[in-house]
Amino acid sequence: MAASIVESGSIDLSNALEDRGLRRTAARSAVTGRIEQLNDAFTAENLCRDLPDVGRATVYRTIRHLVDAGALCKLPILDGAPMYSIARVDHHHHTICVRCGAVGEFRHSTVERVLRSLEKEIDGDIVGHRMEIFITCRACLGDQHAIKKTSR
Amino acid sequence: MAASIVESGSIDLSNALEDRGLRRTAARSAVTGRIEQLNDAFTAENLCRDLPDVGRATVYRTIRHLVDAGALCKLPILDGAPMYSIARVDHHHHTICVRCGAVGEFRHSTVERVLRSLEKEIDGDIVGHRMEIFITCRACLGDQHAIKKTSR
DNA sequence: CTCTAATTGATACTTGATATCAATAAATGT
DNA sequence: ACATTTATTGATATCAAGTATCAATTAGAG
Repeated sequence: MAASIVESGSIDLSNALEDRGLRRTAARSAVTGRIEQLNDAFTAENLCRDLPDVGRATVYRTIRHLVDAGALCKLPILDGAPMYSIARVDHHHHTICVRCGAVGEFRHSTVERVLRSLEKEIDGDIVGHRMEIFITCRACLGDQHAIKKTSR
Repeated sequence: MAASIVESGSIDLSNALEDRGLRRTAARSAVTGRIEQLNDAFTAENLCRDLPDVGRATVYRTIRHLVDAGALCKLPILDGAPMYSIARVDHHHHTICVRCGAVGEFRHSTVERVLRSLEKEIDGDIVGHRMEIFITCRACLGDQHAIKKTSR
C-alpha cells in the first residue's frame, strides 16, 4: 500500500502514479524521468521547455497528480510560478536563496516540537504547516566580494 | 525615520506611503482606508471589488508600495492569489484555515529560537523566513458535526 | 495661479494554468 | 490477434492574476 521508496529515500515517481490507478504512458514517463534527472527544484515551465514533445497540459496534469500523490512538494515562491521538488520520506523544510533561487532542504526536530507547543495557542486543529527559510547561499555570498559584509 | 505606529501596534498605512515620498491622493486614501476597515486578510481582487471607482492598476500599485514599505505582509497561498494582511510591529506568523481560508496570527519566541539553532545546519546566511500553519478553524470544526472525529 | 512631475485608470498585454474535445493509445476480454 | 472500452493526449481556446502603456488628470511647490 505504501508508495515505493528508492534507496535515496525519495518516492519513485512512476510508481506513485501507478499506485493512484493511473496508466503508465510515454508522456508520463518522459515527465517523471526528467524530474528524476534534475537535482534542483523546478517550475512547470522548466519541464515544458525541457520536454517540447510533451504537451503543456500533460506536463501540468502530471505535476498535479504527483503533488496529489505526495511525491512532489509544491513550494509557493513569493513572486511568480511555484517550484516543485521531489518529496523525501522524512518531513523536511526548504531554504530558498533570495539571489539565485536555489532551493535546499533541511529537517529539524525542533520545528516539530514547536508545533506541538503551539497547539494550545491556536484556535483550531493543526492539519499541516509550511516553513521556508530565505538565505543568501554560499555560492552567492562568494559572488559579492565582501560587499556589505563590514557595515552592520 | 521609523514609520508611524498607531495604538493597535500596526503601521499607519497612509503615513507609510508618505514616508516613501509618495503623494497623498484620493485613490490611495481609498485603498488604505478600506484595508484598515477590514479585520481579515484580503486579496487584491477583494479590494478591486470593494473599490469599483479605483482602477485595478492603482489598487495593485498601492498594495505593492505598502508591501515594499513593510506595512503589509504578503501571504502566498498554495493555490490562487496571495493574501495580504496589515503588518504588526512584532514579528509573527499566520494560520490559514484549509476549509474557509480565514487567516489568523500567532507569535512564538520558540520559532525564533529554532531559527538560531538552524544557522549551523544551513549553508548560507539566513535573511528571512516564513512559516504558516494550516488548520481547521473553530468555526469550521463546528460545521462538520463530529464527522471523522471518531475513527482513528 | 502656474508649472512640473507624479499619479491615475482604461486598455492591451503577459504569464501561469486550466477546460474542451477529437484523435490516440492502453488495458481488458474473447 | 483482434475488438471494445476507457483513459490519455495535446492543440487550442480560455481563464485569472498581474503588469506595461500612455494620454488625461491632479498634487504640491513656487
